[in-house]
Amino acid sequence: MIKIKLPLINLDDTFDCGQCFRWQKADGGWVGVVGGRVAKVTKNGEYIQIISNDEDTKAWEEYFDAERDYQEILGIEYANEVIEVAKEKAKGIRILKQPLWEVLISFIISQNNNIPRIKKIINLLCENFGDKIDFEGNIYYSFPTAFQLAGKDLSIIKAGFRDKYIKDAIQKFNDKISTKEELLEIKGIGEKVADCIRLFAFNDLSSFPLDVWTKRIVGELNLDMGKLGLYAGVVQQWLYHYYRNIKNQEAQKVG
DNA sequence: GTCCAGGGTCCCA
DNA sequence: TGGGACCCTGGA
Repeated sequence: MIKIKLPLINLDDTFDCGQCFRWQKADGGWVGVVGGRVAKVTKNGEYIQIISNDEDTKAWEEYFDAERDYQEILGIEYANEVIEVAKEKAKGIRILKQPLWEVLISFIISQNNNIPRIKKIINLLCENFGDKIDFEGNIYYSFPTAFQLAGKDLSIIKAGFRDKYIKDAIQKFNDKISTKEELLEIKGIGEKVADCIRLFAFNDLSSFPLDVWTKRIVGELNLDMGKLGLYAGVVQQWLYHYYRNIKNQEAQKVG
């Protein structure tokens, strides 16, 4: 078992804030697959505990961006009080550093789509083309590599018009892609998806993806995105989480 | 059953 | 620079 000291993390908020699609709540913790690594994660005091088929501590520390000082990020005060409220509600979120290929395909699939179906399509992708992994008596599937997907009939995953974008990504992908310009050369990757990839794979926390929700929020709050600074992407996650989960629930109670 | 919208992007005028 | 089309499905 691996232990990583992350006192401030909230696993529910981190895995369920829309940055990743392959984690599920199970027996008091979360189970998920990252690339080809399955893990069960629980929080115990100041530490998270990880049981995995790949007990490579460094790899998991990197995934959770363990070196990053969230105390410092949370200590920054923003002029806008709604940001401060959202921060208070969502302060347990950490931005994960996920495998590039996985984020790239997942967010191509996310376009003009809703989260339950995004998860369904990604599951079909993994079950049909990934490797079978037996972990603690259950079967999981790795996220298929570009090589595994090459030449395959993707209609089975029911991604609709996104098939052709995935195919273009399979052709153009290489591990060295590291800039937004390179990302934008792949069909199906526009501004928003590229910014998601910067935030969730390149770990560039200043990247501020503008999706439908965030556009609404930015408009409603009259936010100047340019002034959000080095951690604009974290602010974006707080706002997204706050509006989707908390404000929505409040609205439903009232209605 | 029907209808709208979904963590957008492409394409064309 | 703006608007329609796009696969499919969850939710009302």
